[in-house]
Amino acid sequence: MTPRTPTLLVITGPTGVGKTAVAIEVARQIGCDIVNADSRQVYRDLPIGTAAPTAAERALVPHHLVGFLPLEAQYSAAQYESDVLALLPQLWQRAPVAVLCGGSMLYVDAVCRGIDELPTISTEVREAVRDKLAREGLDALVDELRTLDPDYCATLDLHNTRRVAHAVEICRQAGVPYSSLRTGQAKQRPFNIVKVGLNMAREELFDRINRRVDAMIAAGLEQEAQRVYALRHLNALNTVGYKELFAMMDGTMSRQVAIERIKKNTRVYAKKQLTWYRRDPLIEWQHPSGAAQAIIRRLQQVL
RNA sequence: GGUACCUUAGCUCAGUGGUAGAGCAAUGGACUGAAAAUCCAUGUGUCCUUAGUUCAAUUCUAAGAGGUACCA
Repeated sequence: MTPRTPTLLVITGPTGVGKTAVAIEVARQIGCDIVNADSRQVYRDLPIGTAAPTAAERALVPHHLVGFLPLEAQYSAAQYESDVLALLPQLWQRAPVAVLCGGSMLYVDAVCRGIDELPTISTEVREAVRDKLAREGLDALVDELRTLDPDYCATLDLHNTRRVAHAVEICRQAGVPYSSLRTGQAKQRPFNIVKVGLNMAREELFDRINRRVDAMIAAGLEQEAQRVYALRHLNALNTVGYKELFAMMDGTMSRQVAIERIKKNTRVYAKKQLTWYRRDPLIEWQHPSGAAQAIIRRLQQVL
């Protein structure tokens, strides 16, 4: 079964649904590798809280882009896109399929559709914008954006500080309106994409999430968080499972509440993922049980 | 069996003679270089049932049902 064009099998879905197990089963049967598509599993030192594939799992199937960055690293969806695109041709030399497994919606889209070319923001611009925000407040940034890019300003949620600041950064850096750099066009990829979403009844999913958090605590999540506590200001640690435990360590939240908050925030995250997926017509939905066989059959049509 | 208290949102409860709220849950949405991030929006529920008083009852009265505690 030599493919005419290589295939990227995307396995995605809400957190806790069981993507890793299905991906490993599929990859073993096909004899291919797995590329991580989880924005937090890229960092080392967070294996428990991010439910990263274990050493035993990684011994079964070669994994890529897992635990390869220090927590201090600056990383982005755009960097991820180029990392994956550089990696895939190597994987396709060994097998006609590569599996992309993970639930970070923007990361998956960056690989499947691409994201627009934008200038890299210099340290000076970034700090100048941050400084303006701190000194003059969000309204001042909104006013600036209204001047620099009224079109984008009209579509943006102006309460969203992060987006406003980012838009101003890009306008300043590029010297043109941000909206003029936004194409809204999906890039053509020289490979097939089969996108499978795993999902189950909401009640079943939430039950799995709750139990998985308990399992993480039992596996030593608190110790894992303790070890990186000094770095808690980093974006990589602005993450469900860590921020709540940091609050506990700061004494602003009880242990019991912290654990409940982790469960709740994980549930909220799963819901947010599902909202994103709902508008993606390419996703073929499967229940995790029996998904591996269904996916193999589906791949036969492409290969 | 007796006495007291309770019955209001999925849960725990507050409250009022002019048909109702909080906390915790829960739900919908946005999303293009921080995305497990960031941001927006959402509370109709036989106020246990029936009868009575009243212009008006979830609120007062009575009976019934269920629950909790104590006493037998």
